[in-house]
Amino acid sequence: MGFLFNNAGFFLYRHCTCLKFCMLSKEDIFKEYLDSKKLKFTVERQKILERVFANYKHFEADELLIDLRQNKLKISKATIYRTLSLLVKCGLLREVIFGERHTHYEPVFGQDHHDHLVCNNCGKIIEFVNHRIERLQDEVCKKNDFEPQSHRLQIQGLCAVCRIKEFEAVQIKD
Amino acid sequence: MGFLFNNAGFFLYRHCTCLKFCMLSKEDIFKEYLDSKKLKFTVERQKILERVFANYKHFEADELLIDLRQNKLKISKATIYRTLSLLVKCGLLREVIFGERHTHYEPVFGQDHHDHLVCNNCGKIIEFVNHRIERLQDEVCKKNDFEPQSHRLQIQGLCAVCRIKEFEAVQIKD
DNA sequence: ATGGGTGCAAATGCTTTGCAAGTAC
DNA sequence: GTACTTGCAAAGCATTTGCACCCAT
Repeated sequence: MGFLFNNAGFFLYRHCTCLKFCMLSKEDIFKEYLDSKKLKFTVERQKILERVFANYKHFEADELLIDLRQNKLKISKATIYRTLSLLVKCGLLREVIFGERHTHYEPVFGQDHHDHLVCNNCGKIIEFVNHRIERLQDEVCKKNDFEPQSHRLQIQGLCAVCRIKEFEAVQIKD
Repeated sequence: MGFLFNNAGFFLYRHCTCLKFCMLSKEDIFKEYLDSKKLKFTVERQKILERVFANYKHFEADELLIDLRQNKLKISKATIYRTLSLLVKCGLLREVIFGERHTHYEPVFGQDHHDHLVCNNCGKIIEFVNHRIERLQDEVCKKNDFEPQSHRLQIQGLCAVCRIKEFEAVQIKD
């Protein structure tokens, strides 16, 4: 199991992200990463990992804190931030920014790389997957001699419900 | 000139962003917007607009402050933030987030909607335009009954120079 | 034993806000 | 004249950090 983060496995890891997701559990991936950096797999780190993947959805640091409290786990904010940063570094979490000033995270489940439609009015988030966009992105990278590591695509606008609401509001005004 | 931000022009404005860029100067667009909100076109707002469009590139609030100082304009940070927010609202500026905790802005020149490659190592930013990606985005929006207003696409990774550097570093290690 | 981990509280750094005085229309 | 604006300083807020004590290996 030691191949993922040692020198020999470096490029393998970097260029074939899905490999580790097929072969190892989240916990193993995290342990592997910690090992490679001579860091320890503590109870706090384990519990945070567990809660992060217990819910299949976006969250922010504060929400994770509340979730931990509700599960009777007392972990300080500092540790939460420190651990989230590690989980991002080892690829188990992705940072997503929805326009607010605090960071949102989403668990990475390996296969489905998706992007987001964010409603400017009600805040609803619609996820979508589009492989053709991803392919075009790779093309752009090649053209610019750039090695992609991650990306964010986020389209802001109005969802169906809010568009109708706004349309009605304008009609009444007129 | 009053048609852009009054009720009747609302949809026109919303659905045909480039129209105003073809017909009006930046200052007119800004004045128009301020008028529509019963806000005033002050010297501070005028000067900030001027400096923002004097340089064709990304900047952050602090850099604008320095630029203003260098041009012997003494405008407080509070006013800068307040004005930047107005410029974003009326579509003359776009917020771009490059992964740091502070907001970056870029002036909008109407025609060329571009996206960014951001080097994780040296921070270099490469702009690119890809109409096929944009078209696919519109498709996604239609499929999800979503009305797009703006979007951000940002690919993070390693630029050519840094990729070579990192490759060499690994070779030496081995 | 020891190098890393944790919680706490204080620090940071960008951004926002309350307020009194000033200014555009 | 009356809102709206500005600058200043203080407040906010998410995140980071210093430090003393703790714990896994």
